[in-house]
Amino acid sequence: MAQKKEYLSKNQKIVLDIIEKSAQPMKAYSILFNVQKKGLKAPPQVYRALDKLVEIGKIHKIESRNAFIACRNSACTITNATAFSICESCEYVKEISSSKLSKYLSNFQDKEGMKYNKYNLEFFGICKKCK
Amino acid sequence: MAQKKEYLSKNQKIVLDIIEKSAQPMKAYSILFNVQKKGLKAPPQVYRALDKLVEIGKIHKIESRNAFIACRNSACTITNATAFSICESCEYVKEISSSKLSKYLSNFQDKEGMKYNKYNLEFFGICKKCK
DNA sequence: ATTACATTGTTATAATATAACAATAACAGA
DNA sequence: TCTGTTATTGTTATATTATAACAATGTAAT
Repeated sequence: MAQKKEYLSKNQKIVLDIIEKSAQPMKAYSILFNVQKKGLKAPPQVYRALDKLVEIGKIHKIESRNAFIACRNSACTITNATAFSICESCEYVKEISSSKLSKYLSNFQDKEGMKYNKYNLEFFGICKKCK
Repeated sequence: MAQKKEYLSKNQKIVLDIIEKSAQPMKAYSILFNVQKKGLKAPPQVYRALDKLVEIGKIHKIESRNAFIACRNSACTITNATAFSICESCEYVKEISSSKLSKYLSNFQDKEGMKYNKYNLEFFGICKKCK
C-alpha cells in the first residue's frame, strides 16, 4: 500500500491525503475546497487525480452518492470488485470486505454464461446507531 | 404491471412511455428533449416523474451511468434489489434477474451481522458482440 | 363549495463533471 | 547533454446532471 503511493504525482498525493484523512466519503467539490490552500484551484485538477486514484484502487467512488472514499481493504488488490454498505439515515458508508461475497460475485454467471470480474455493489439499510 | 400504471399521473406516463420504448438506458436530458413535444419543458417535470417511477420500481437508475432503464423484470416486486450487467465497450445494459443472486444478496450479512434488503449491483464487462 | 392534497408549470440556480489547449516536468534513449 | 516522448499541471470555459422555491392548477372527499 505504502509503496504504491510512491508513484503518485503531487496532485494525486494531495487529493489522496485529504480523502484518507476523512473517515467518510468526500464529494469532489468538498475535496477541491480543502485542497485550494495547497494550490489546486480548479475542478479538472481534482477530477484528474480522482480518476487516477480510482483507477489504481486507492479510492473508490460511491456511485449512488457521487462521493469518494479511501480504500481500507488491505487485501484490495482487486480494485474493481467493490462492495459497500450505506446507511440511508446518516449516510455512513463502510466498505465490505468479504472474500466469500467477492468470490461469489466474481464467479457469478448470467443466463448466457457470461462472467464479470468487475462489479460494484451498494447495500442500503439503517445502521445500528440510527436504529 | 399494467394495473400499476393506471395510478400514474400524466407526466409520469409520458416519461415512462419514452423510457419503455427505449431498449437501452436514457439520460434525463435526453428524455427531456424527447418529451418536449408533449409539453414537458423543464427539468423538474422530468426529474419528478423519474423519482416517482424509480420509487415504485417501474424504472431503475443505472447509477454509474446516470441513466434510467425500464424494469423488464416481471417478477420485480422487489423494486429495491437490482442487478445489471453493463458492457464497457458499447454501453449495452441488461437487467439481471436471477432469483439465486437476489436471494444470496438479500440474505447477505456483514461482519456485524447486519442484513440489507436493498441493494444495487452493477457488473461490468465486455459483451459478446464486442468480444 | 370547501378543504386538503398531489401534481404541474416555471424560473432560476446548484452541483457534478469534462473539453480544450498551453505550459511544465519527468525521463528514457541517442 | 540533448532530444524526443509522455505524463502531469494549470487554466478558462462550458457541458451535464439535478434541485430549490413558489405560484398555479387539478382532483377527490366531505
